[in-house]
Amino acid sequence: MRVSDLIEEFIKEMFDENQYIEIQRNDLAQHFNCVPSQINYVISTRFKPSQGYYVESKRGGGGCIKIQKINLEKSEYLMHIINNIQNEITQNEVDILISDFLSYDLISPKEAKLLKVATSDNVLTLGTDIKDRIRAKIFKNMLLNLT
Amino acid sequence: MRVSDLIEEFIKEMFDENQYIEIQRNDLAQHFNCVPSQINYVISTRFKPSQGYYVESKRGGGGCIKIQKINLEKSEYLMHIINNIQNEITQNEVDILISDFLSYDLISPKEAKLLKVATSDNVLTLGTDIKDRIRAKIFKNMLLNLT
DNA sequence: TAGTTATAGGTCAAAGAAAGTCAAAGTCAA
DNA sequence: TTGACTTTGACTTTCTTTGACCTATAACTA
Repeated sequence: MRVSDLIEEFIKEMFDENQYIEIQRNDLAQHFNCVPSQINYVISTRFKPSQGYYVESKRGGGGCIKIQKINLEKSEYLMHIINNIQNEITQNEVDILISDFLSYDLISPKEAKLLKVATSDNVLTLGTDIKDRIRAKIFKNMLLNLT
Repeated sequence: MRVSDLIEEFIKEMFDENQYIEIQRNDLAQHFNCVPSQINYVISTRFKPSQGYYVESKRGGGGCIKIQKINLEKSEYLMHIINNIQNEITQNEVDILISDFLSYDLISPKEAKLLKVATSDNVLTLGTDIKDRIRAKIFKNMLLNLT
């Protein structure tokens, strides 16, 4: 399994109950035996606003990274996500969103499956730019029908 | 015996009990002493949706190919439809099929909605030929995941 | 208080690790 | 001997990991 996935999982488990968490980049990197910048990579690919997270950080002594989970009612949450999806989205981003929805119980496993299939790279055999654009449209429209 | 057949057999044996399996293309290729792309060949010729399989993959470090076997006995009728959909299908044809499914109670209203949205002309803003091709792929794969 | 130093975190591009594509070449049965 | 199916490999794309260098801020010192 990828280190990035482990870090993602670790961070998500930290939220347990709390609405926000604070981490120290260097400590976390050491914990996973990776370079500090990998933490940035994980945050920038898995904790984006379009994924329902808000991140801020502070440098210098005692600095830290604060990750906040946007907490809204179910339908508000979905609307928030829909509104934050740009005109293009990759399969990876969609996958992360879908598993988030599932873990928050916003959608059923079957709905997750349908969302995933309809937006997967294997099915959307188009040039990259067009693919990501069409994917965004399909995804947004399907989500709209789940609210 | 052809190498492709051996690979096919090998993969199918891996399913033993499990509903899906994950393979690493390079490992498997090495195991059979063939070029990696032969794995793709086997997958694309023997593990198609019309054969009851759903495939997804991820590139990059730690990447893998996931093959899922769909439960066939569930609905012969749906499977029959899937097998009979050509490479292209229009929105109108899809709509007719969907309302048939609904009236035969093969799918729920919510599923019908999702199917419809994901395959609608409004969402698939592409040239006609491509549109109908992509629609067919999306539709088949979604149906496959409803069985 | 101003200036310096140590202590965080941030950025970006290169290297690495998979998987995907496509077309040419090979095989084999009808 | 032709056409369908297989095999091969060069090239592409995607995602992850790594590291060198940059910036901000707290803490300390003169």
